[in-house]
Amino acid sequence: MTIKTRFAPSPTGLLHVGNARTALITWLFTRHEGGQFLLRLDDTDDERSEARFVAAIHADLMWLGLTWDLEARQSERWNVYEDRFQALKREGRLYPCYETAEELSLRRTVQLQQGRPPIYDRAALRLGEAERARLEAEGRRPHWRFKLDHAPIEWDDLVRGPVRFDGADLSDPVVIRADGRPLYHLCSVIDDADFAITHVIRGEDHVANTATHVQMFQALGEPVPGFAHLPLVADAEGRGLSKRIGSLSLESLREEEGLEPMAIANVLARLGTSQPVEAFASLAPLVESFDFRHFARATPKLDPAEFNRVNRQIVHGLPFEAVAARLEALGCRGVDAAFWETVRPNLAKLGEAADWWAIARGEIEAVRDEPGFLDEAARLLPPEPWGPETWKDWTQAVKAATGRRGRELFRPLRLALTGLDHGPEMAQLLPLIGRERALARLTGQR
RNA sequence: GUCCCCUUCGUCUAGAGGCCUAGGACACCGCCCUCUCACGGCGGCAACAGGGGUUCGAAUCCCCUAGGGGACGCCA
Repeated sequence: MTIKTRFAPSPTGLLHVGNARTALITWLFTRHEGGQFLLRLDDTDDERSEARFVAAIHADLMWLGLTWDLEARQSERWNVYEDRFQALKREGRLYPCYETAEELSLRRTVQLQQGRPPIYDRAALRLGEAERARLEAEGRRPHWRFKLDHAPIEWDDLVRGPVRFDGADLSDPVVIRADGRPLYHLCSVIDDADFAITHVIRGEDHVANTATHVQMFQALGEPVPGFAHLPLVADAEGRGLSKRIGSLSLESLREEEGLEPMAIANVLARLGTSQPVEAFASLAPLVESFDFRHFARATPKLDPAEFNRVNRQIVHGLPFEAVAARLEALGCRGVDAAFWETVRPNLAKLGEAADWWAIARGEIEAVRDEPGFLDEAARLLPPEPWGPETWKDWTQAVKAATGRRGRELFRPLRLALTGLDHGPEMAQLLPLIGRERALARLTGQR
């Protein structure tokens, strides 16, 4: 059987790492199984959904490399839902309710105060024909609930194993608003059935929803798909991550943090699994090694520093062809492979290459702690052309002339030439700087 | 409040009664390499939430306690 999955974000905000993780894991599973991946935009809430977020979701997924085979939008499928709703109404699976949102809210508060679960009491089911007519006459329009069977609901979750709920512990979900707009739950189930989704993969905040969805599939006479509920990711303090999405949106990770997409993917794919976080250069090894059996049921903590650590490794493996255009965009005009190869091992983020570009080709603040020594070193600077041996030849000469060696010899030179006490191999860096700049920096004549 | 889930090294986890003096990865510390930083190589530190049971034997099974997460919307 070929599988079919979906990622169903609602375009009401930017994708954050929690969303991205669900998307990534769904995608990895799908590609591992050779199945189809549907991007479904759950935009039934037209008041909160925005076109710019649709565009952002597209951009984020493409950035991560998560290609989708087809795309759908709930807002374009109203007719499909309407037909199914009518059928369920005829069968009595959907029933009209006339309480206002305020009344329901108050009722929940009272239930809570009495120590009872805030479950809908089905008062609307006891309404007589006359009472309904009276409410309608008052101008009240009904919202509709899905009537749950008060029976055990079970499924075998790909992550959690056997899951069991009782319909009696759950509230009949509202599926159509009083204004006629359909709500998430039933639409999602109808879509999953319509698109023949075989596996629904989402966060564990949906487990209770899934119990009601299982009954919806059954009420529709549709096969129930498989489910996988991933533990939610927590921050370093163990608090829910999705609550503080702002700083951890994919967009900010990309635009502000300057992280590589594979740094994100490598971390999110392995977090909470028994497999180690590795710095793969592409998604392929993650696809290859994907297996739901590696996932634990506990809530993993995500330390954002993990992204930086993996990012460093990713950057160190990036070939020049992959970054040339980005380096140009960073201001490295006329950048070549030699520069990249020299500087790459010292970068934690690609953006830092611009700083080294300034050192190699631009102007910097040289550090001249020991002018006398540096002036002498400057006099010994060999004539161009310079190559890989120049640094060695020159420092040998300086060593012979001054008697300095080791740190005493090299540190002042590095400081004067780069302005920093750390960095790439000077043997490679020096030819990039060139004689003119080197001379100026050593003598302090910029 | 009710329901569901979770609790093993700093972190992610392996572990489904004896294979565990609890394994791996990352982090950290040390040594080596080295002009610096990074990389790499070698080595080290470090955990079964607590308490009761069951059993010849428990990280593994049962119960209780504590802590954490999630759900309980005319949001998704």
